[in-house]
Parts: sequence; C-alpha cells; structure tokens
Amino acid sequence: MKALDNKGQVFECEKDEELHILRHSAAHILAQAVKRLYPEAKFAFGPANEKGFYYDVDLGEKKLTEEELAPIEEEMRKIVKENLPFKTFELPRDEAVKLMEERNETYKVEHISDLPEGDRITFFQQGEYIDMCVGPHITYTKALKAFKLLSISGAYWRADQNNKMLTRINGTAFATKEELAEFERQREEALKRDHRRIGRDMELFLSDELVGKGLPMYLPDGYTIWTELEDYIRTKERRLGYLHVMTPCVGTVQLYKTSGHWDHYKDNMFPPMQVEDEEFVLRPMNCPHHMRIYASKRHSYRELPIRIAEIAHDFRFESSGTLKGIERGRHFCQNDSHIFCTPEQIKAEVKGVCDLIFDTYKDFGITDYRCVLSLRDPKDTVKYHQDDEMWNTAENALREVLKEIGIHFTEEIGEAAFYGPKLDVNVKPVTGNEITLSTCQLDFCLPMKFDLTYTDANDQRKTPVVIHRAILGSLDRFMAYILEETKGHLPVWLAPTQAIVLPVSEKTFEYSGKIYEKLKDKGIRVRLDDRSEKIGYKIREAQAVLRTPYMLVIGQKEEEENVITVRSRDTGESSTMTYEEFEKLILEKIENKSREV
RNA sequence: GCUGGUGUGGCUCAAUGGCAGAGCAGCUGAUUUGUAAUCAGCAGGUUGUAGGUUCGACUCCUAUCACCAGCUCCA
Repeated sequence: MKALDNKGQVFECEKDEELHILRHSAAHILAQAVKRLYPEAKFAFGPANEKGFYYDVDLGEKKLTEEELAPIEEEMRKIVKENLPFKTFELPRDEAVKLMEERNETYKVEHISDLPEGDRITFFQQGEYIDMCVGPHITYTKALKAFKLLSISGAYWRADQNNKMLTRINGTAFATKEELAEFERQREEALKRDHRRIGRDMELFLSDELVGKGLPMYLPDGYTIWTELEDYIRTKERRLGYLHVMTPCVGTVQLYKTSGHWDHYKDNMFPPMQVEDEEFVLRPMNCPHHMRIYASKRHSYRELPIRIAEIAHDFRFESSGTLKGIERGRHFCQNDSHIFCTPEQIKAEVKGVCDLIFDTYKDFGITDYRCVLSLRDPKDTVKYHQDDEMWNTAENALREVLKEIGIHFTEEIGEAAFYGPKLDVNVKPVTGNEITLSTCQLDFCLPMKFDLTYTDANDQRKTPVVIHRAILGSLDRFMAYILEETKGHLPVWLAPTQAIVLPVSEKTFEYSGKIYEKLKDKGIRVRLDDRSEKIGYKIREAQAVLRTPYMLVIGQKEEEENVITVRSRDTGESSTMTYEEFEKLILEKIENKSREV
C-alpha cells in the first residue's frame, strides 16, 4: 500500500504499518464527516489503536447518540467515494496557531503550545478538512475500503477528569471487507468467553442487587475452583518459607493514617464506622496489619527474611463504573505477602518472588503477559511519598534485580505505588483494558512509618525493607482470567466436576452407581446423571455446560465386560478401560497441577 | 463518578400505543435410549422500580436502580 509521510513523500509502506496508517486515516475521514454534519465540532485527538481508531470531539452542548452514527458513517462513505487526495504541508508555529484558531480548533491550539519549541508542525489535508498531524496517511480516501463505526463513549480531554468530557467516536478499519467481517465474528465469539458469561453458564458465581453491586457471591462450583486455587498457592508458598497468618477484615482509621493509606485512598474506602470510642474501616489492603505483626516483637537480622502471607479478604469502594464481574469487585481476596528483609537480601527475595510468579504462570499455561517496571512521577508531589534518595535507591535496586534475572520489561512513569516502585505483570482479558495479575513492590517507606526495626550483627537498630507481593493477585481476578483463557475448560485439578457418570439407560443405573460411589470415595468430584435422557443429550450438557473433563459412558456392553468408556472433553475421543485404570489416570491428572489435561 | 447504551419468565429473544408470545431450561407423564438436543402435556410475567401522559403504555415522558461499552481511578 502507498502512503504519504509528512515531508510529502509517497512511499510503499511496510505490511505491519499498513493497518495503523489505514486506521489513522479513517480517523481523519471520520473527523471530516463529523465536521460536515456538525460544523461547530472541535477536534481533540484521533489516533489508531489496536482495535481500530477513534476521534475525541467536542460538540458543545450537543449529545451524540448511537443512532446518529449511521449518517456519519454514510458521510464517510461519500468522502471515500469522492476519492480526495491526502496532502501535507508544514507551518511555522505562529502560523500553525493562526490556522487552527481560524478553524476554531482550540484543542489543537492548546496542543501546539505543549509541543517543544523546535518541533516541526505538520498538517494533513483531504478536501476541505485540515488536521494537525504527523502522519503518515493513505494517499487517496478511496484506499479506505472496509470500516465501521462501532460506538460512542466519553473521554476526558487529556485524560483528566477535571477537564471537559468529550465525545469519543469509536470505529474500526481493515484492509479488506473479509477481515472486517472476521473482526465482527470474533467480537461475538469474545462475548462467549467473557468470564461473567462463563460464570453464569457454569453456575460459578452471581451478583445480587439486594446484596449489593460489585459483591459477587461464589456458588458451590465457583467456590470449589476458588479453594483449589487457594490450596495451590498456599502449598507452594509454604515450601518457600512463607508464614501464613489470618487478620481481621477491619482496622482502625488510625492504622491507615499511620501507613499513609488514609490520605491517599480514604475516598476509595468504605466509610468509617464509629463503635464506642473507636473508628473502623473495612480494610482495603493488608500491609498495615502485617506491619503490626512484625512490630509485635523484637527481630534479629538472623531471623530475616520474614515472609508473612495471608489469603486476605479486602474491601474497596471502587467507582461503580469500574466494576466487572469477579475481575474487579468491591470485595476480593488477595494472595498477599509482605517480606521483611535486610537491604542485602532484596535481590534474592525479589528473584524468589519473580521465580514464583513465572513458575505459577507455567503451571497455568499463562504465556501472554507483559512486565512493567512502575516508577514514580517525580513531578507528582501529591501522590508520592517525598524522599528522592529513597526513591532513587528503591527504583535502581528493583531495576537492577530485574535486569540481572533477565526479565524483559518496560518502564512506566507515574505507575508506582505511593510508597515505592513495583514490578507489575499484566495480562489482557477478553474485554476491557489490561489488568495486573501479579505484583512485586519494593518499599522503604512503610517500615519507617511503622518504626519497624531489626538488630544487625553490630547490635545496631536498622530499618528493614518490605517487599509487597501478590502472585495470583486477587484470587477472584485470577479465576476470571483463567476462565477466559480456558473458555471454562479448566484442567482436571481445577474443574468443579472432574468426572460425570453417564448411564446409557436405566439398565446400567446400578453398575453406574457403584462406579460413582467408588470415585466419590476417592475424593474425586464426580456426578451421576441418572435422568431418563438419551446419552447424546447427557453428553451435550456435560460437555457444553458443565465442561467436565471426563464423561464416563456406561452401557450394557461396559457392564458385561466390567469396563468403562471414557470420553474426553478436550479431544472428544472415547477409550475403554477398567475402572482401576481410570482411577489411576484421573488421580494422576489431579495430582499434576498444570494446564495440561 | 462521568459519557453513551441495554433492561420483557432461570436463559436467548419476539411483540412500536390496542388480548404479553416463542424456543431452551423447569415440572409431570410416556420412552430405556450407545457419544453434542426423544415425544407429549403442564406450569412459569405487576415487561427492573416509582411516578406521569393517554380511553388504553412493554411501547411515549420524568426520576431512579441494575447491567454493558468506554473514560477517570486501581494501594
């Protein structure tokens, strides 16, 4: 595909940048169409992204509805048909400002004033529409062959909620109509993979208005998965020397004032409750409790590192718009730990945490993740604890360790916790934005606030370093991700129903019942489907709804030969074996806590 | 919280101002079945909630709640 850069050169673009150029150009054509239909419209930013493109528009008092997308899309088709050439030109800063002011593009003017002095200011034009832009773009509007406007949403100017909310028009574009059709098909498919949908189908959890929004309840099968995850991680942690504790789900306001969380997050906590002369909040995180456990006695350097862990229930008053099934609720359960160590031990401990994270991911077959070293924004004096030296030490220490271990990561400014830098491991759920699954945070700050100490080899009082870490993050969120990844086809050890006995007819109910009882006695999560339905019906339900790894088809043939026929959920294939062989097989699978089936 | 959208039986959807309906699930009965839906019957609703307009509202209006997409936020 031919493209035009901002020096006016036409070039043959690389395959991998084609889509981006196409979508970015679609955004310009969208803007042109909007301007034709709504001449008062002012434009902010209109980039391409991984899903398509959007343009943020200020339509004054006008509120665009989704029905009004169709005429805009129609106008875009007209522009494409007009086959307007894209042109580019460059202006000195003052003339650029003048041009944008003439066109009433106040957001563009504001943008120019933020650009560094020496920057070239370039424009692209197709027909009557001029946009300030670095390009590149398609050469003629006809090159845009397959596009669609998808939705309307709001977006704050410059991503700041104190600014005006603009109208964001979302669309997508592809090189061909076939690819666009495929995109729409995949979008429908994705809906079926959404953990909220799977959770409802499989009866894993539910939300109830009367209980409260953002407060999901786990049903028996969902809780089975939950407890398996809990056992899995606790067992792993015990082997690594973590010490599990249990602390209450409330704490005094003073506790959070001491930690500094109160100042930063009081608006995102459930409000305090006054009881006698104490004021409590539902706890939003566990660090302060664990700090107080550490502080409860004197520690020698010989004891360190001390790894205090807890599967801890937390409550956060999340904004209603951010709630999303069990991925983000107002109650959740953290797989939390605080490692108290000496500065010398940081490296080994961070490495231990990283090893644990990636070992766990290997078990769950999680390969599509992104590591981010989250640093403070030194300009943000409100959010971050002020201590340059501490930050430099902590950030350098963490960066150094990560490099040494050989983890590939990107650095992001302003993503750190208020008390320290962190490594976040992020994944992409089926719908919505990237989420953090695991985290490892280096903290020199809270130990000081809580006056934590240990006695070193020279009998000197020293302040320990704290590593906050979560592997499964929140069990709820982890479960959501695993459900989406597997489409509910969980490995045997996690599956709520591990095997289901399916008698072909009443004639084999008794033999089936014996098999069911034997498996149940072994602690296997087994069901018996003794309804008077045909075998095909039972298989369909076991496969598509329950997603049971093993379906045991028991007919007269099996009874006569004293065997069972095992149908696999994942291959759809059946094989015949003795009961003993099957029991051995399934117990091995349950023992093997990995994604393989 | 903000912007937009959606709310009809457990689920998926129909009915656009004039008698609230279908399929699946459920229950009852028949059937005794061999690898992704056996047949018949029955039952299931104050159309999210509260007001309003109208002779008449699932349908129009107002408010509110929940859910969905996106934005902001995410210790």
